[in-house]
Amino acid sequence: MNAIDITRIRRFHRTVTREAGVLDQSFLGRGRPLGAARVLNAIGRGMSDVAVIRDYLGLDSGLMSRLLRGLETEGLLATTPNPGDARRRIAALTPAGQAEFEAYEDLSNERAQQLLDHHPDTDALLAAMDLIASALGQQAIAFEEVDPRDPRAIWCLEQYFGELARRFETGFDVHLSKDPEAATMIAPRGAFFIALSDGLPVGCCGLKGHGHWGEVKRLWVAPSTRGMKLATRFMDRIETAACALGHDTLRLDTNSQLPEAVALYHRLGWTEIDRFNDDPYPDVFFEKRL
Amino acid sequence: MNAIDITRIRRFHRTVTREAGVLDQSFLGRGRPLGAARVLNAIGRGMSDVAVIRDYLGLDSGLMSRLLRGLETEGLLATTPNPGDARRRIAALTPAGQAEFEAYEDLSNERAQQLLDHHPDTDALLAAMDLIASALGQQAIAFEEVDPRDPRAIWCLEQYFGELARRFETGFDVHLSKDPEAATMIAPRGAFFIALSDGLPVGCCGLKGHGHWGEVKRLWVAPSTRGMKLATRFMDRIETAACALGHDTLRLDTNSQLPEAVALYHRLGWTEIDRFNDDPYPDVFFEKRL
DNA sequence: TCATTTAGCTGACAAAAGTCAGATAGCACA
DNA sequence: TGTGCTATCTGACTTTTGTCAGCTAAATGA
Repeated sequence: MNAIDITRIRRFHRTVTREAGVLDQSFLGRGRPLGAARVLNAIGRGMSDVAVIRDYLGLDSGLMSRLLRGLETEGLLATTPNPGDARRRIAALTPAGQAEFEAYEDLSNERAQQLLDHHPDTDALLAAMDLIASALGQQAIAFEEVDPRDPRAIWCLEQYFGELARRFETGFDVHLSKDPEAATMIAPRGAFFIALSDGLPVGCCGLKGHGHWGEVKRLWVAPSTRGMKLATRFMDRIETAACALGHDTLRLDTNSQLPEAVALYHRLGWTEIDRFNDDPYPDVFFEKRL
Repeated sequence: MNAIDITRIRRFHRTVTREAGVLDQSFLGRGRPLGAARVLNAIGRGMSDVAVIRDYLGLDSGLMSRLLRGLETEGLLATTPNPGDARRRIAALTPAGQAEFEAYEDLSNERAQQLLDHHPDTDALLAAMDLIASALGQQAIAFEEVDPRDPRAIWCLEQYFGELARRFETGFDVHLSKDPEAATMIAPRGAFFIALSDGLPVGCCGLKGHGHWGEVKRLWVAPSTRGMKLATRFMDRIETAACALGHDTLRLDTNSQLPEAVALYHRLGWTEIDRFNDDPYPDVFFEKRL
């Protein structure tokens, strides 16, 4: 046990706890106790089942009930029985509740923006936050099939291209590469997946159709989530999607300057094949029969 | 305002808030309300003036008084009037209080250790935490003159040598460099300073005496605190210390592979001079008359 | 069908946290 | 020396949070 490392974590913990306290204080400014504000926020963030909210916030069922009743008489939410199980209730925000929720959101966002504004190197700060949130949060990573023109998909692709530019000795220019039209990575010809950790995109992968075979494109995993076998899970998804689209073979190209990618494909049972396109960047080519 | 960057900060904030809540829960396990535990911890961590603690924890004076009284009847602390101003009181832990404080410390340390144990890349995690704590915490950085054999000084030096090894194309071996004996950086011949941010060492700088001139050695600033003019403040300290030791000139050596260091010395009014030692690593030499 | 379990609600408390108006004693400065 | 200010303490609150037993209505399963 390294004493200074423990000091470092403890210092981090203290500053961050203080920061959380400041935000709580600002929440209090809206004239509602913190408990009620938290329930409102949980619902606003998409939780609707009362039991789920209660569990998430760690509240006693009696207390929860009273908080809900309070917000209800404020006109901020309405509860209805769950159609599948009438003992359970689902809570939904009224328009007034939605407005109030957004006011809380604005407070949080403002605070976040302040942090960004006051830091000289926001990229490093954000990367550090991602790393810590991934390390601390044991939350499951969810996959979602999206249109590659979805803003979250575009953000992933920007990160991906930025990383290629940094890692390739010769740099990387998207336009010189055979940039697949976004449309080729949409059903029924292809597919595009992103991975979300608590709402934040942390990876992407595309599948482009070429008749009976499919091509894997744009596999990227955020630095903060590497080592969590996300790439493997993406490849599983892609194989499943390719089968569903009727492909019998998958191909992909990559570069020997990305040794972890090359190692991954070998590990997952891909075989190296000859060059199958004239894209200037790749120098290693793989194939896998499904 | 970048929506995804805000998402990243908010996600970080949520996970970290949950983490803080977990620790609070474990504090509750010692059968004392959180408020009292916080007061005990503040005193244990070195705060003694009641007003200072109250201000730090943001407590009402009445509430603070009652919490102190509670801990006093538990036999954990004793308060005495401040000798300089008898209206103020200072609180100090009794042996029982110290033991109880340490029990809380153990809980925190255990939690920190768990985090370290469960992460594949602890260096990156800790660096990220330092960065965030420095960005968030506006706390003043305190300087302390210490013996260079103090464990905190040694830790700084390890970081410093590690960084040189990474940055010098040829690597860096302390033993090949003219390693000043620690004893030459202690009064009355020299001095050694460290900078502390909330207890964590974030920089160091040494002064070695050579008769009428002094030599600046081992200036290092933690990556997490760069851009905060810490190096400039170190050099101020060193100049003051050198004057006090009766030196009329300061010299130092550095390397052109550390351009930010070279730029710093130019900016602070140093002049480049000829080589004044036969250390294999430096290739740039500076002098400043006091 | 009927006992059992489950989700949520209610009433009755209790503990914790926060607020506020004096009271007291010491300090500071004219 | 007196007046005003300060730090702390005390008593008398309120609000917020947490707990618990008992209730109802719905689901579950023999």
